[in-house]
Amino acid sequence: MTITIKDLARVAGVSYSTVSKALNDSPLVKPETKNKILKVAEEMGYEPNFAAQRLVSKESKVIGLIWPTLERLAPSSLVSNINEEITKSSYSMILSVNSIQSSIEMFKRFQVDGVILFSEGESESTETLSLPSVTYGVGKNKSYPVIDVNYQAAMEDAVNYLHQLGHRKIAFVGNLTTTDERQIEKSIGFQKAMTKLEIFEDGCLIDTEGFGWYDGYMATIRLINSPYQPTAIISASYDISAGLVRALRQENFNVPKDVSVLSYDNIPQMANMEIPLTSVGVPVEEIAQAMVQTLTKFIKYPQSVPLVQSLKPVITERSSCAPAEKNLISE
Amino acid sequence: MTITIKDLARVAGVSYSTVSKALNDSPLVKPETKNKILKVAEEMGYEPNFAAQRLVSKESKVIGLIWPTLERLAPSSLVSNINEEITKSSYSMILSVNSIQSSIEMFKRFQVDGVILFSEGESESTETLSLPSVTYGVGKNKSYPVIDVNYQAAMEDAVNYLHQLGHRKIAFVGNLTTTDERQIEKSIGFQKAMTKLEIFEDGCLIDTEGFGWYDGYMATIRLINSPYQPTAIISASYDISAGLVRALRQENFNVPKDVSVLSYDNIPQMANMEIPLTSVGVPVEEIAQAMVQTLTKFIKYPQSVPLVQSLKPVITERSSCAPAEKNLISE
DNA sequence: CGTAAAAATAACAACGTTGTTATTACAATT
DNA sequence: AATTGTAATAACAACGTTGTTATTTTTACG
Repeated sequence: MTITIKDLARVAGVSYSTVSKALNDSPLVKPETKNKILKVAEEMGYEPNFAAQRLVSKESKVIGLIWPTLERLAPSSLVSNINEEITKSSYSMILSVNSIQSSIEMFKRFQVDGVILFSEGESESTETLSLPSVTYGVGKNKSYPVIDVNYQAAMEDAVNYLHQLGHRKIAFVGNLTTTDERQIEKSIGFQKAMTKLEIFEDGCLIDTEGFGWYDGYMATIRLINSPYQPTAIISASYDISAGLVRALRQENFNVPKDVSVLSYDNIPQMANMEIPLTSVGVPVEEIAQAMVQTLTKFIKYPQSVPLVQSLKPVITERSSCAPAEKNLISE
Repeated sequence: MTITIKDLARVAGVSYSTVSKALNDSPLVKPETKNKILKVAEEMGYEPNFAAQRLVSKESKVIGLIWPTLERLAPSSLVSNINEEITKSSYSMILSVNSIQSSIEMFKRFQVDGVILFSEGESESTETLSLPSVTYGVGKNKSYPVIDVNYQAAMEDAVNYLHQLGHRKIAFVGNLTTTDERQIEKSIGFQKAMTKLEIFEDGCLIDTEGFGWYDGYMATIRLINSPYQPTAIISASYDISAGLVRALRQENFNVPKDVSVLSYDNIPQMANMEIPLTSVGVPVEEIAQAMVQTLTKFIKYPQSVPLVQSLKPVITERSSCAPAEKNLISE
């Protein structure tokens, strides 16, 4: 009951192969007939049959995104951005929330042109994916391109930034007990920078033991009751910061007067928090753009794309950090 | 370079039509040849070409889920459950985060068998969707099946439950200034029940003006500082409850000793909160199951499915509600 | 005008399946 | 042994496109 190019051919009075060419804007068909056919197609509400197209040609103009763990805000913000970027590149995006394995299987059936891997940490296997892919995070041990967001550098920048503001007692609140390499990199970066500046002390690392805002809240309460009294705190993620800020408020610490706070995850939502948080990290828009540009290039010219591409983290100043002189926590 | 049924036919020494039948487990082919073919297919790693299958037959065994707003936890919990349920029914699920309009367009190209609409509130148009669809929420003004989760009844149950525990001063914390019919229904249900019991008072409705946990937090602070001092609070969603509990804790209210709390959204995650929350609503698993069963039935027999299907909310008791006698907020 | 070259269109063979129809092989019946 | 019936397999026409090749129509030029 649906309309095919043969139907168009019949009413336009040409052969169906001419219709095909006209619709694909081939130079082999006379402009006037092309227009006539286009008009007919429009009038009849023609829609090309995707399966038939797929059967003869290789490109599907669809990119699959694998996201097994629907969870926190920062990732979902990145997904939205990627979706926009993909649309801009005249691709479509479909999302699978299944395991990598079965997602790939399905995507192969759909003949997607490429895959964006969004596996949140844990045991991301090193195996090859048999479909053009990109992921982001830490650039090592992968057989496909990775957008490296340089967690270590981000954390070092954060520490140095606070150090320049005069802070000497800086705490890190993040997930320390995890196998997620992204989290590990963050704390390593922090430690390196602190050690270099010779201000690393016992007790400056606080383990949230999780990713949720409540984990951040609890960790902060523990920090406040600990002997280590920082003048500035670096948080490992948006969600943790949410709990962190809540805990500080509750315990009557003014941000940034009493404590400065600097959060990882450079997403616009940071501005909407209780206190607009100064944050560090590669801006999501930039990560999204790098990921889809890399992927589309990789799809066309697999050789032209480097396996690891490092992005530079930046600090976006808002209003949660202040110079240190006036804000010694214990006075 | 990929393997087709013709390749299998060649090495199995039969015609390709026989291979097709064998692979589809047709009774028209002798068991032994069938086995032989199956073995060859296995050995050669044959994978059917989806596009070709789509081209000849109508079923795709794929269901599309439209979810334009990646956001809060309760919905994502439902999405996960739906995905499981779909897999169980031997379908696959793909997700689009685009507008309804363009999602439908894409799904049509993929020839999905059905669509699950997950449009979070606002201006959900009444138009027909041109593809078998289901949604959930409030069952009216829709031209396709709706799983009605009966927000009003849920809220009435909640009020009555607390009333039976002896509570007379009950507050509702939820989003009052919205066009989302789901939210509206919740507050209507609450008001109805309160009025019926003749315990409705001015000030028992607190507007969060939003959906996030922080909105819940702020609203609760306002409530605590208001003249209306409830012995029990009903929250409109998981995220709001998160902020609610936080605020209570901060202001040194013990739950449930000082105040009872009952939350909408019957999801397992309620048990993982600071205080395991007693909650009301149709359990997500049940919603998920109803949605995909309704959809799959609708795909096969469009006439056999009622436009509105009401699910019964239940109260899942955890540890956030206690009898009222001992817990007058102002003593 | 006639003819060659160029431009426009038509015809047709893929692509990898499924379902229908045609053919073959083999058994059962007389 | 000829006839009929049935089980098994083969052949083939779709499905709706795209790209290649063949044919027709138009244009250009001597």
